[in-house]
Amino acid sequence: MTDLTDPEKMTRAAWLYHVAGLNQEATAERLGLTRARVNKLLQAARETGIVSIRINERDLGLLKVEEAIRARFGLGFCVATPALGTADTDAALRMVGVAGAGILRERLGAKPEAVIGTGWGRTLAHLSRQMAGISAPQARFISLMGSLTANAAVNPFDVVHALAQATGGSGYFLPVPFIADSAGARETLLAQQAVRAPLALAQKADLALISVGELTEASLLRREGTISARDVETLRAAGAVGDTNGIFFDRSGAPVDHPLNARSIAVGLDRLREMETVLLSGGRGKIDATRALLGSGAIAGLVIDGDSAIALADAETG
Amino acid sequence: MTDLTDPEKMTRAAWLYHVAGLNQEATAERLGLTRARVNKLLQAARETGIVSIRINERDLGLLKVEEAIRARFGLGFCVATPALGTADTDAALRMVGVAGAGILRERLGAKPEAVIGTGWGRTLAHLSRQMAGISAPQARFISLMGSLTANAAVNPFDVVHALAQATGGSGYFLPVPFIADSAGARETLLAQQAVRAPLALAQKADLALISVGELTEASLLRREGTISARDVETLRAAGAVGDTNGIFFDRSGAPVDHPLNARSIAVGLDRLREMETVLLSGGRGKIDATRALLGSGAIAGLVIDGDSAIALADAETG
DNA sequence: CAAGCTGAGATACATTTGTAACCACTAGCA
DNA sequence: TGCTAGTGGTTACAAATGTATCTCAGCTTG
Repeated sequence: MTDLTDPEKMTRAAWLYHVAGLNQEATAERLGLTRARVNKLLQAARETGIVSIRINERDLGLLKVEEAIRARFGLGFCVATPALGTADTDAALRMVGVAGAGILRERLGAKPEAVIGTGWGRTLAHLSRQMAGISAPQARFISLMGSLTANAAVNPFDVVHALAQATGGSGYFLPVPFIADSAGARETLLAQQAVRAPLALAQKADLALISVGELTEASLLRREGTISARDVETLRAAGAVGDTNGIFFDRSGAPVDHPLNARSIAVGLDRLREMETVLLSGGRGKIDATRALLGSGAIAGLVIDGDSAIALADAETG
Repeated sequence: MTDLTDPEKMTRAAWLYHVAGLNQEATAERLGLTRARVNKLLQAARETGIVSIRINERDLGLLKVEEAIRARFGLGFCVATPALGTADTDAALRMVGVAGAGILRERLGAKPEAVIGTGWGRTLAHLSRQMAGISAPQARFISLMGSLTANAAVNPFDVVHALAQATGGSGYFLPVPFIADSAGARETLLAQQAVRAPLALAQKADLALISVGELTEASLLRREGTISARDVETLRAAGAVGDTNGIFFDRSGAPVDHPLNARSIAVGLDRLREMETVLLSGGRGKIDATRALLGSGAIAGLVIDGDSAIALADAETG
């Protein structure tokens, strides 16, 4: 019988080391073995389950879920807000916004002159209201997408403005519609000098903060009247499940072939892939779109509400 | 809340380190802390019992000794930890605590709604830190003795609290001093409604976990200043060899006739005799007191460190 | 009986972990 | 307004741990 498969030796070594608190050296001495051997015995003891480490998971929070999602989609990080156990979308958006603000603060702390690209939506709006007292006068915030919408209540300009305001940094935005009237018009607009400069800036952002929209009648784009009921239908027919920055993508996260995608003015997924793109996703209705976008490979980090995180992890692993 | 007392941070760090297998460096990065902090968090997590290490099989070899002790004192069981061959009291206490935790786990598994009475001391403190991940929300833990000591570092409340915390059960303690100022004060305190209820609970515990103290200048009671040097002298003169829960007993395990015994507030030996009382004894210095207490007939089971077990068995049989 | 294998010791080295000393910040607080 | 205690970051260093390599003794096997 070799040492390494002998449960008794493993057990003895484990007791002396873990319980009696001897170090490997002393354990080896006590057992009349070399330290290397004890080291291997202890490894074997862990591997065979003779010693097991228990952790009281009461306070673990969603770390396990976060880690599962992170690993599944190859993300740099995944942050889940506490789960509420309800479908309170408003609260979810708020929490995700706050958590996202924390990440932005951290990044600005590390690189005060960073260029931050931002998307659009209520989550981003919440985020932008959570930066009070953070000073970053050299930071530049820029919208990753066209800024002009019919209804100005919530638009990228608003987000950029609030961020610049709160931090003392500068805000830039693309002075073009969110979705051009035609593919041709899009080209024309993009050719404008006043557009090219900020667009170039947006394309070399250090950090992109984006959100995702589901493709339903209840979605923000639809409610704002930015797209028509017919658009929703044809997009669905083309395989779209959601959008980010007005770019519609399918289950796999690839942009769909649809006229709207040829008209939307925004920094594309390929560009996002090159920067650190953080997706903020709040609300259970967005799970499918979120999963798809995560699958695109463009996302480096995810901030998600706890309930959705649990549902997402369950669906993936269970 | 400081980092080092935050159970969530401890748990997260512990999980990343022990389960996810990150090293302290990577864990620190993930949590946005420094490595030193993570190191301290992990230590704190072990100390508070958020993580505990369990070792599967018992060491073979002391069965004969265990059996000899069991038979000699008419115990239900006797468990001896592995012998170290040294007089390392710290290690002995730790090992006995771990072994005791195993017994408690077992009892809670069999009767999740059990009432567990606990004594006081470092051994019990170790035991209470070894219950991570054991869920017993219906269990009740109650101190068998007054809880208030001058120095709060190690006191019955701490033990009860740690046990309740780890298992999700409830903790109770006697809100009175360990030793009253006078016999009269003791009566007054015992008459309080706030004392009678928990005391009644303590007296009908299913399982009592107690430790034993030797009566010397080096004993915990003495070091904590709970009793004076003069007390030690007069107790010795009265025949006392040790105490459990503040009850001083002689060679035969019978309470001695001494003023201190009329002032200590604890569940008495007669009551302990009626429940399953398990004595945890670690360290060679406690052998005499242990032998005496075993002789009282109040003890149903013994957990003892291997070296002491050998010495005890030798003295009895040899 | 020699060649080849295997388990374990010896040794050396890289990495990880534990710890202490020192500094910076902040919240009370006189 | 400083003062102070508490908290946590930073750095550096010592100790412990993990791992690879080499060697040797005992065994198997042809």
